[in-house]
Amino acid sequence: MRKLPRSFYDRDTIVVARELLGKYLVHRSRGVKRIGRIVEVEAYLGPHDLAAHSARGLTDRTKVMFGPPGHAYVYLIYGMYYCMNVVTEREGHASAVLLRAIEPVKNVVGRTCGPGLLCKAMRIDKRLNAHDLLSDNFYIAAPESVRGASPRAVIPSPSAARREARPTGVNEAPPKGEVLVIAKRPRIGVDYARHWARRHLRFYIKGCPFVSRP
DNA sequence: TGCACGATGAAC
DNA sequence: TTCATCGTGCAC
Repeated sequence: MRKLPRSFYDRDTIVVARELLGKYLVHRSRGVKRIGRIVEVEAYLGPHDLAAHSARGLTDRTKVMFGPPGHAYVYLIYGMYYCMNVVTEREGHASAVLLRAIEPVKNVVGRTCGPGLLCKAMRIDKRLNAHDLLSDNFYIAAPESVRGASPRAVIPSPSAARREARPTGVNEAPPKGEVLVIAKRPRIGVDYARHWARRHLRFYIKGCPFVSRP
C-alpha cells in the first residue's frame, strides 16, 4: 500500500471525499496494526458551510480544521463517541472529510458502520486529534494496484444509475480493482444547516454492505 | 460560571 | 421516539 501524500489532501474537498472511498485507514497502537477500507464519507466545505464545525469560526476545537491539510480532526460527540475527519485544502480553508464507515480489513473488531462505531473499532480517540496523517502509526493508504493505477471511481449518470438498479438486499462490495460506483446523498444529522442540509455531500460505495445508511 | 445542545447509536 | 453522557461555545 502507498501512503497518501500531503498533495492528496490539499485539493478540492469534494474530490478528496470521493477519492477517499476505497482507500485504507491504518492505525497502529500498542503493537497492533488495524486496517479498514473507507466506504462512506461526508464533505464539510468550510466556514460558509453551515453544517461544518468551522462555521463557528476559529475556536479551540475547530483550530485543527483551520490548520494544514492531511491532519486528523477528532472530536467527542454526544459525550460518548468520537468522530474522525481528514483536514483538506490549504491552511485556513477549514474544510474536512468525515469518515462515516469502513469495511474491516485487519484486526478490526466490532461494527464499523457509523462515525462513532468506526472510531471505537479502530481505537481512535481524542489523543489522535491534530495528528499528522503522514506519520507512521496513523495514515491513509491507497491499495497497490497490479497495473499501477488506482481503481477508477465514477458517479453514475441517471440512466446508468437506473441500469445499475438491482433487487434490494442483494448487496456485495465489488472486488478489488473493479470500478467503484459512488452514490451521493444528503449528510446525516445536519438538519439545522438550512439549505446546506439538502446538498448531496455524503458519498458512499454503492451496494457496499458496510455503509451506515444506504 | 452556568447551561443548552450536538457531524451518534441503541433500545423501546 | 427517547435516552445516555460530557465537551464546547456562548449567554450572562
